[in-house]
Amino acid sequence: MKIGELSRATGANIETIRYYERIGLLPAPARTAANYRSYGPAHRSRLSFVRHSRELGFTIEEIRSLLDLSDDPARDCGEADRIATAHLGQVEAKIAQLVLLRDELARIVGRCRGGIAADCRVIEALGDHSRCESQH
Amino acid sequence: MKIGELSRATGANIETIRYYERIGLLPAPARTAANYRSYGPAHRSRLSFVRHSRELGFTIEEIRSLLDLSDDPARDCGEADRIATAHLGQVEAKIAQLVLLRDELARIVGRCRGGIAADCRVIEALGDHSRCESQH
DNA sequence: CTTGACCCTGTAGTTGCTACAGGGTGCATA
DNA sequence: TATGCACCCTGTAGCAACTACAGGGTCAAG
Repeated sequence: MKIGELSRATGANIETIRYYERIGLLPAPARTAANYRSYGPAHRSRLSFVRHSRELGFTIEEIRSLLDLSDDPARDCGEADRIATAHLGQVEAKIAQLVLLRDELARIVGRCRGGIAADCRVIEALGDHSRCESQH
Repeated sequence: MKIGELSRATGANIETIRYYERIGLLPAPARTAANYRSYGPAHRSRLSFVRHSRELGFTIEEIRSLLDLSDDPARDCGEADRIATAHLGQVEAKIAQLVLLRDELARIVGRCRGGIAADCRVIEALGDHSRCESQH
């Protein structure tokens, strides 16, 4: 299949596919006589793996490690679990941070009663961190 | 005050302060005979405003608009409220997305029982989006 | 034989910084 | 007076993970 078909099949955009090849995340495929990239099912499933992992927020380097593992089926699964668990921890930390931030923002937004900027509680609050209830 | 003092006073790092000046977020300060930047209290509070807004996740462009508003105290406060409310909405959307993602990750991580990569549920789950319970 | 959809390479832009390299300044100490 | 050290300057390049061209080639249909 050509790159456009692979793109439609996986949801990854064409430039992204070429980018993944350039950084060595996807192997360079065979080429047709016209120098078009020609992909098989193995490319397709590898790319799906990459896109799905990216959607789950794994970094390219984490995905590289996960792919290394899946390329070598004899290796220990603990490493994959360790990467995923660490990532889960990061997502949880990010959520906790955003929740604090949301609460702070909600407090700030809730204070606006209209009027002119000179009296604006929003602008005032942004200039004065000491009024915040949490550290962000 | 010199740039190092401003940096200590606001928590912004020196390179960041110069960056804000370069992109026009902070006005260029006066210079000493030795060509050192020389800041006053107005710079300090403007920079605090910027840093605090960044910590709350506002983009540089949003901050630019907020600063424009606070530079012109006669203007309507509604604009500031609109920006902050929109941002709050984005933060809430991001939280919702991360919560889905966390749940999906937790499901994936919870399935690992050790063993070799060939049997790894983590790797298997990453390769197969159709097993996910949510769209991410 | 031309139109349009597709493909190629290579480079530059995005956001919000951060990190040099290579130089100048200012003050204290030997 | 020399010299060390902390600080400052400009300009450029790097980070993540793409995305967006520019400028060209290929191929099938009408």
